[in-house]
Amino acid sequence: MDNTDAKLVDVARKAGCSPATVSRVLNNNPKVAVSIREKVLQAAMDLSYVPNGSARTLRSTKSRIAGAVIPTLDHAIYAAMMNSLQARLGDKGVSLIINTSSYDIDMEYDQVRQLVERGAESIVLVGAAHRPETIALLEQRKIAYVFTYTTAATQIGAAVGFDNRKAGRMAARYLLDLGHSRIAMLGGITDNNDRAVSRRDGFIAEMREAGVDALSVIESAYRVEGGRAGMRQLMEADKPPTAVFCGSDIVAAGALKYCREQRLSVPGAVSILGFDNLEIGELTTPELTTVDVPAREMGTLAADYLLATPALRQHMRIRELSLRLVVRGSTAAASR
Amino acid sequence: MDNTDAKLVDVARKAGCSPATVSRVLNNNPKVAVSIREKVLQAAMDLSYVPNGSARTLRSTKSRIAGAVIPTLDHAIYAAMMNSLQARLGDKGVSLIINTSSYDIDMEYDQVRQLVERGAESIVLVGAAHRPETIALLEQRKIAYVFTYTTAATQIGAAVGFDNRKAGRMAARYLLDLGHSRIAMLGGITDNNDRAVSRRDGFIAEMREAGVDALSVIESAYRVEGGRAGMRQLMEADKPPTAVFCGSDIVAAGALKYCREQRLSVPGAVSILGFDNLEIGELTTPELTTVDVPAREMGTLAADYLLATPALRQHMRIRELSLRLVVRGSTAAASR
DNA sequence: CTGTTAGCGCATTCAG
DNA sequence: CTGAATGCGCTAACAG
Repeated sequence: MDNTDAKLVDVARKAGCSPATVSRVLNNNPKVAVSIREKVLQAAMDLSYVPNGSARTLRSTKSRIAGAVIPTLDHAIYAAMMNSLQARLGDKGVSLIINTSSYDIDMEYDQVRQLVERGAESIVLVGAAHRPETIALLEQRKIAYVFTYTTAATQIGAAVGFDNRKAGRMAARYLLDLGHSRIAMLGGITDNNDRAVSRRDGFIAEMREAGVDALSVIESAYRVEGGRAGMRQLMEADKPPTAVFCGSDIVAAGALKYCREQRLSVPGAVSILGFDNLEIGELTTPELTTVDVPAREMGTLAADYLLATPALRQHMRIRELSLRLVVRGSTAAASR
Repeated sequence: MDNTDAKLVDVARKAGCSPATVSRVLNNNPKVAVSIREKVLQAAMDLSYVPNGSARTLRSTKSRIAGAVIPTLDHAIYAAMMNSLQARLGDKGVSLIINTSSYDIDMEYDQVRQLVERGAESIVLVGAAHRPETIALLEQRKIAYVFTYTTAATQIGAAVGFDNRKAGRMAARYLLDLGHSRIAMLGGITDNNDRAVSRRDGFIAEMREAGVDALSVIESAYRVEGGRAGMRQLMEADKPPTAVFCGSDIVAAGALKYCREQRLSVPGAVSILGFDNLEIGELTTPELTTVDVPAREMGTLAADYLLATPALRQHMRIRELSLRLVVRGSTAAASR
């Protein structure tokens, strides 16, 4: 076997041409005679030649690497987005480096910095709340970036997502329209999570405008256990709610679990509204009414934005996706 | 602001020393005077210097990049593993490029090749069934690789996971011990999935040795809908099973859903055993009895293997993790 | 302990 | 259409 890995010069030697020509063939430069092109390809194959990406990047300043920093891969909503993002980028030969920040924007900064070191040409971030240093770094290096799960963007950045305030309002409106007036929210941790903050604020605003005060707003981690504990807290209060808006289907499932344990009828005694439209929403009893979040689509559209030419990107800066209420069995009209 | 990005020479100039010294400081070479070290660090900060990873890699042949090729990120079991893998690697300054292959080993080969181009120093793969070209490429380039979700490895490769045959046997044994004799399996697609094949084979072997024939083995995609459809097929047969082993909790949840719709009591009329121990197993009614798969741990251990020195790796080649049966409400003794 | 000298492997000028 | 020459930004020898 080859003792050492073949380099571009080796391919050139074997194909009987110059390195420059090999380079042209490898980069699909059309003005190379077909006969030579084939010889080169054959030689490359014979030598199991694999181009050196670092050398390419160093020379051409095009890395074909994109980066993403998300809170965690352990939540289906982010994993689904990464799945479609990667698929689309991969189709176009762009590799994706994924980093998780645990909802910590300082950590996010470090990760972005590392991505810049790696030569990432474009970066996907979640939400619109980031350290100024993060944005400054990206802008200074002229790296394209997109915020996802939000419609808020910087002057020159882009956003693909939905309006979280509207989402909160939509949830409140639906529950209000069902005739509920004792409504609580079991949201996600708002610390360093601007999406959760906006949803909560939108929710409260809609209620207030309707002349109803949110009974209480509790925060819990996006875990089943958090939803269960939060629901207990809510239902053990003096005046328990008749409807609860949960920040995630995971939390809603936990809330539902608490109700089942306590033999509290859902939606008879209390309506539960989820968020995300995860697959689990169809598995619970009753099935969850929820707000569908277009995670897959965000991944695909973020990829399209990053793959577009700078000129085209201008027209794709802010992409607001619509939210859809998925009505199933966990909500019902307030008994009067 | 700086019109162009600062390079190492610029830092050297500003700090009043040679590029080599700057390089030493940046690489934590201890034999640099503290006074100079500080000057360099200050200069780097002032210039917002970010090292060029490609140049570094090209020169040093150390990339600090690892790759992973998994079937999909859209299944919690793989996402969880990637989450812990990335976290551990990231702690050590290693970036992770994730690619998905949709259970297609030809696609997997292309992805691995791309990772090699990118300079990945080590690669995580799922299962033990790969194209010979894939393994040949890795071995020729002397890239460390680990198989996960399996204990089968190549001569020089490593494996972190569990024995899928044993897993299948464990499932069969449990159901057999409950007194069932009409047992079916609703497994995953075995095409290009050696783990699913082994689990099925282990399951069948255990049954056969007990003198019981598996009633039928149906394959379905790892989706709720697949489980539901498969369960229907099973239960509408002439002699429906009294116990079903599902290849994933997702599938089991779908099977459970079918039973609920048909008012088939679980585990009264039929016991359902899942696999993976996903969070959803605790949300269904009844909760799922399942086999716990140590996804997180596999990610962490795979990272530890890849981060270890070649010498240490020898001692970590095959790491078999134990499987644990999590008994909950979806299984019961056969009525006699 | 620090500076000087050479490339790493490739893509891109510029000539032919 | 093709070849020769020139660095991209950095680190590893080697001297001092």
